Amino acid sequence: MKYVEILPLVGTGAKDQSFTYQTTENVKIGSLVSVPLRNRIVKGLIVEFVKKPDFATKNVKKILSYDSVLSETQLKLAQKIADYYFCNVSDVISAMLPFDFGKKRRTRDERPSACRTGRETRDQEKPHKLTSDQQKIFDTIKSGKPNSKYLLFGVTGSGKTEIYLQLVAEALRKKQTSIILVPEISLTPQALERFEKRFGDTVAIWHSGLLETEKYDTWRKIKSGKKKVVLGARSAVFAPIENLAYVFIDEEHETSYKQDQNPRYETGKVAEWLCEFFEAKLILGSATPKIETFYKTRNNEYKLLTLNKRIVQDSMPPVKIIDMRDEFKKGNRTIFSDDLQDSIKMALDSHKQVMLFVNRRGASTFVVCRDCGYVANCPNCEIPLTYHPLSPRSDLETSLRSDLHCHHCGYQSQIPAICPTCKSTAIKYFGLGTQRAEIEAKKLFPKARICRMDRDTTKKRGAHGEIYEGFVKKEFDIIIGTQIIAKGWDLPNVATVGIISADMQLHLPDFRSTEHTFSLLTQVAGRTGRGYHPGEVIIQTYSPENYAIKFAAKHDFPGFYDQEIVERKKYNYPPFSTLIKLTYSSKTAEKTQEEVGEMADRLKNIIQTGTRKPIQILGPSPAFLPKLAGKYRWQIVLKIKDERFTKDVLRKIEEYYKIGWIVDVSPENLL
DNA sequence: AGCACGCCGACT
DNA sequence: GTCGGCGTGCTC
Repeated sequence: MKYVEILPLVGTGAKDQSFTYQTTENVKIGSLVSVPLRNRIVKGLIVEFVKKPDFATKNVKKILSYDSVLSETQLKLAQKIADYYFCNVSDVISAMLPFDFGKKRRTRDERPSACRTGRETRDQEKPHKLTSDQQKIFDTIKSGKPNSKYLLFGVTGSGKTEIYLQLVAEALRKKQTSIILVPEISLTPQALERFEKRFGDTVAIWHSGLLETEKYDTWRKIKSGKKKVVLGARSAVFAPIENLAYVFIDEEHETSYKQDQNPRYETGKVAEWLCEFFEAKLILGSATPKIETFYKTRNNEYKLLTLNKRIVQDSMPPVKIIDMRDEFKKGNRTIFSDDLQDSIKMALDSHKQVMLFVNRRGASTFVVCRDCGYVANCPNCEIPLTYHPLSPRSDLETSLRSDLHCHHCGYQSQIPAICPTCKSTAIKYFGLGTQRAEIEAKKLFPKARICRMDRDTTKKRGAHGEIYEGFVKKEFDIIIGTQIIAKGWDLPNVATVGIISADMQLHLPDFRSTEHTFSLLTQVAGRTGRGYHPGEVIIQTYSPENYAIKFAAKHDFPGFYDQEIVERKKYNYPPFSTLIKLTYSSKTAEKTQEEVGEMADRLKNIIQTGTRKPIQILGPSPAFLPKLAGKYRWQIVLKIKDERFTKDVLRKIEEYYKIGWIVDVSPENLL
């Protein structure tokens, strides 16, 4: 009889607690088993052999894998992530094994419909000739020291992907592997196609949207070495890969690289660790890098490689900033400024296309009673409900079948015909969303064929691609959408890009809101001028003097960085500190306030013993959404100026931790 | 985390 | 008298 420590791959309340079981089977460390735990059967990983304990042990129920399901590197990585991001090792391991191991299943090859796309048997594409700029960068990276890190700084369309492709090819010649991370695989069908065309069936596609069977199948092929190139979303950083040469993180500034559930990891940080284990090279690519990333190039932690010319056309599109206060003074009450209307007309007349960007779905952002000021709020989240007309053609002010939605918890209700507090009928809609923009655009341009793209129109599997294909095939003249349209596409026929309101992102109470405004505007602006004719970009705003907007209009990232880094330094935000966001939620306001108060007091006690106060405590304060899905939320933010203290602080937090707390190390935002 | 056990209010 | 509310505590 052998005695083994088993880490259950489910939450057990106590952090990383393992349990002792007995077995006669020939298992090893890393074997996956199922075991009885209290009154249920759970999956668990064998982490240690131990001598017979002095309490009764239960038998391992079933061996799901005799071989280790994780490489040594993966185990080390899991431990490192759990330590740094304050989560259970089992959370990380579950992220590395995102399928049900116990289930009997036929692999893809055994199924009759195995050859879904036929891509396994297709043509291969030849590498393009590199420009001298691309060649220089390729040579620098290729001949760089092991474990070097690079920021490939270049505008959309400057040829970053071709460099990735040729480095991957170079790795393959040496029988080495590569991981290419993209923000969201469904948004980058073109990149996907290029990699498959170039490398055929050695490419594995990896993202959370795959069917379980596909995940399992892909995982096995990567593990066995059949697939040597992994292209995927953030979780692809957990692929069971060996012999790694490169990790590429494309559009590295994208917020989706931070996971907002346990494990709350930053893909870039995990990729750095992964590259250290393998002595591989890390290449981040972006036209609008994160402030922290660019800071690292100034620090020489990352090497800066700049591609500053577009392949097809080496000038960026002209950008006009429209002050919407002037439009209001002129008496223009529509959401389209005169300049934007003219530009759209011109584009339509010359059979070009138009892209209109609105950073919120729905028709209006709140519904208010003009007599008493009542606002229709979500009863669970206490934030205004968004108005979504059920039929896109219904008139905004008179629709009776209208519907109110909560964008946070999904609550829905009918719109009140009379005000529930004062019985007035003067119900008015304020604010702006994609649906409202669509209705207004139809009024102004009745002949134009208009499509809308946001979460509401792309819910169905494949709907995203359909709208996109339709627009590329010129079945539509105008596309109106949220940030979903800002990314990745090559749309050479777009002559006008209009940003209906640049301000929405800007005024969020978060230290990254300026950075996000800058990159969003730059990305949207980059959607035009990608063919042989220059496009035009029109930014409408009530804050034309804001530096994010000014530098975005000039396509000037370094200029923006120089100003933003001063702000970060002044207020001790990253990269000058490490942040920890502690959020507590419970069903009553009293309990929540009591608990956060207690946590803050305890943390203040330990922190004030230090003389130079390298740690700052902000709060406790109500969260940006003080009530979400029926729970009251308060938060505490810690600013740790010296990274070496982070571990000590986390140890303290662990002492006081109880259920209901969310600990987020290096949060994406402070909202 | 789940899930059972256990001790107090509104129902047949 | 019992069904069920969710506080407390345990899992090899």
